[in-house]
Amino acid sequence: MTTIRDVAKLAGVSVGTVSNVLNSSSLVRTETRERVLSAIEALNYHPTAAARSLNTQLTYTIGMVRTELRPSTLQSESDPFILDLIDGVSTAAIGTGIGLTFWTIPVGSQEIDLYERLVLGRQVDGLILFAVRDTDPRIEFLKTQNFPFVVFGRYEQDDTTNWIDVDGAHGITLAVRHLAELGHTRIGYLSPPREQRLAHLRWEGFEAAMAEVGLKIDPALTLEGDFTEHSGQLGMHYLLDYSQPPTAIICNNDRMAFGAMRAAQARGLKVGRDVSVVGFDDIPLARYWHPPLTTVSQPTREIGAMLFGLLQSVIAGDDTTSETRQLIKPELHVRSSTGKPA
Amino acid sequence: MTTIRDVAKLAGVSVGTVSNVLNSSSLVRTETRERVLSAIEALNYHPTAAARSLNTQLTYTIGMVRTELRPSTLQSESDPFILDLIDGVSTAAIGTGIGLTFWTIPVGSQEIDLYERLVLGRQVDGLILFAVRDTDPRIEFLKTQNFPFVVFGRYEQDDTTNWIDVDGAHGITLAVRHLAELGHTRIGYLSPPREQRLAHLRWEGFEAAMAEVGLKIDPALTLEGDFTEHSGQLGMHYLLDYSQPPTAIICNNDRMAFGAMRAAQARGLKVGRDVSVVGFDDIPLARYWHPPLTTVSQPTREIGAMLFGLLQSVIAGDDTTSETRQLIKPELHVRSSTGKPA
DNA sequence: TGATTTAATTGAACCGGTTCAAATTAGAGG
DNA sequence: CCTCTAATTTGAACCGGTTCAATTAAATCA
Repeated sequence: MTTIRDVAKLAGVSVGTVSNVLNSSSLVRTETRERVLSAIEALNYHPTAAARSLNTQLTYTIGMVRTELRPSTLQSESDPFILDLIDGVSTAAIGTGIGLTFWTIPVGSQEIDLYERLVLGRQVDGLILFAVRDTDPRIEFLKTQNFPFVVFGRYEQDDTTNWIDVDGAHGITLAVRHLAELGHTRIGYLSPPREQRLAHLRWEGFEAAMAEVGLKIDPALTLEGDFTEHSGQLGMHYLLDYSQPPTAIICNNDRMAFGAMRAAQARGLKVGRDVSVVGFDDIPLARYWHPPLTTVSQPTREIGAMLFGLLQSVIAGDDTTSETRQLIKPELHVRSSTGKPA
Repeated sequence: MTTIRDVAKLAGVSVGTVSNVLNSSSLVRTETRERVLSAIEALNYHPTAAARSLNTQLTYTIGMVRTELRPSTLQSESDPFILDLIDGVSTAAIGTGIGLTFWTIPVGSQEIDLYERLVLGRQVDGLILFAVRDTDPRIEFLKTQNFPFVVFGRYEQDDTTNWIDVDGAHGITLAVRHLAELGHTRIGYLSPPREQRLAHLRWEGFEAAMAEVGLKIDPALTLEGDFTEHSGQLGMHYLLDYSQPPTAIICNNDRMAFGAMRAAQARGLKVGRDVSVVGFDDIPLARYWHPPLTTVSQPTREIGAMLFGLLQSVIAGDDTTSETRQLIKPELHVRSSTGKPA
């Protein structure tokens, strides 16, 4: 194990000078710097992260924690949405040398323990949160600690939180308008799990949009899903069993939309003709689906990149200057899973 | 910032004793331990990771690095396969307190730099590698450093590397047999990118299987893909343009199979009747595809979990006792994208 | 050339834990 | 009650960097 003192000895300088070279301080003479650099090169020296971290208080690592709302097994499917987010963050971090550390934790008491360990134990420089709950204990905790973090999803309990969100209400409005224009009057709605904040925001959008286009909401056509294909499938069967089934259904993510389409197809219905389906997210496979899915498009990977950038500025402490909140307007990508009612 | 000395003072003991309590050493009297624990509780003390790491040499973090073979933009799609792997590792790590740190790096000189920083700078306790190349500089480096790592994919340059792999040759064999039994004689083959080790292994499986079922390989029906939908689509068009097109095609991952199916469908062909398509991976969406994809199933998330477990034992140093190499037999999941030739 | 200012360099102290030889205390035995 | 051994506890040294006041070297000026 080569240390900074080995380098200092070889270069014939003090450790302080080596440290200055490492941190590209300007107060080292060029000639000296070069001598040190070649010593570093010769020994293939790399500073120990922990030692550096101990007094700079920086880890060059940011964290994300996925909370498993429902205990899952390895059998269950992962959500491409979250993974895309990770991917976006990680891609944005290329070249910065910053790593993204990821934990999965069951919901419950262990959750806040983990956050305490990360924050108080200085394991990461900042955190990216997602899947915000109504009053989110994680956010409350991070605020009391004054720890750098950003959130994917609005948090309006206060106005000190930095977040980026997609305007879900607007997205749902686009979907409703589209279906109404096609002539649909009986529109089903498969909502996100209620514990998530966005469920309420999107519901408000749904209510407002339905009123705007002059349609009444039939409570029998609205139900709650949990973002899995399975729940989309069940939801669709449930709605189609109803005496007055909907001619179109809005699913709050693409996975549920896929499940819903599968259910319709299993009953011999042609999606886009006999029944229309709209999704939300526009995950990569949506456009390859059969038929291609009409869906509200949110640029997940770009959002990951934005979150990374925002967190960087929060960590650097210049989050007052830049845009600290952003509401992204999603777009509706019309494909062939929607059409005029039969 | 509360330190171990604050705790010691409050509990009226020395720092050494507090440290012993933290590491649940047996040589602390029960009564003392309790006094310390309540002091810890009272101060909500959490040891600083860096300080601990500095002399234990442990970070409680493992790493994965994705190398971008081709510079991609945020537009490009992420591979659900890799993300599933991450997901499997992360899920296996639940409750261990171990975090998974993820970096994305362009291929090239920066790559080995990053590995040096991680290893020599003691940023992680171990690494999980994937997408092995024929003579892999990363593996060679890690071996010279004697650093704990495990590999998804065989590495046979030596016999000191711990790996878990799927028997790709066997998987391809299953696919060939299946198609031959259905009566196909002209079988197309869309291979993985040649820089990856598994491309060769699977090709050997293809050759052997074709010989076994008594079919000749037509070089015009074999081409190289790059694992994207796009390359599957192009590949299929290319093969169908041939004067004697294949009646079935084996794609080396599901994404390429999806692209291939799309191309066939765009030409008005019915997949499973006019042309058969087989995939590889069995990503979650394969069975929801239209038509559902016949594919070689590899349990990606379980493999992630196994890799995590194996790495744990390598780090602990007891990798000599347990099974350090595993070749997983994949299964063929027959769905409706394959059928008798027209 | 000598005095003064400015640029470079030094190295001890510190970051917050763990370790372990040495000191202290408790318990057992006579 | 005293001695001896085992069980606890102590605290200074150490892990490998960074920091910064103090020192030394170089540059500038009269």
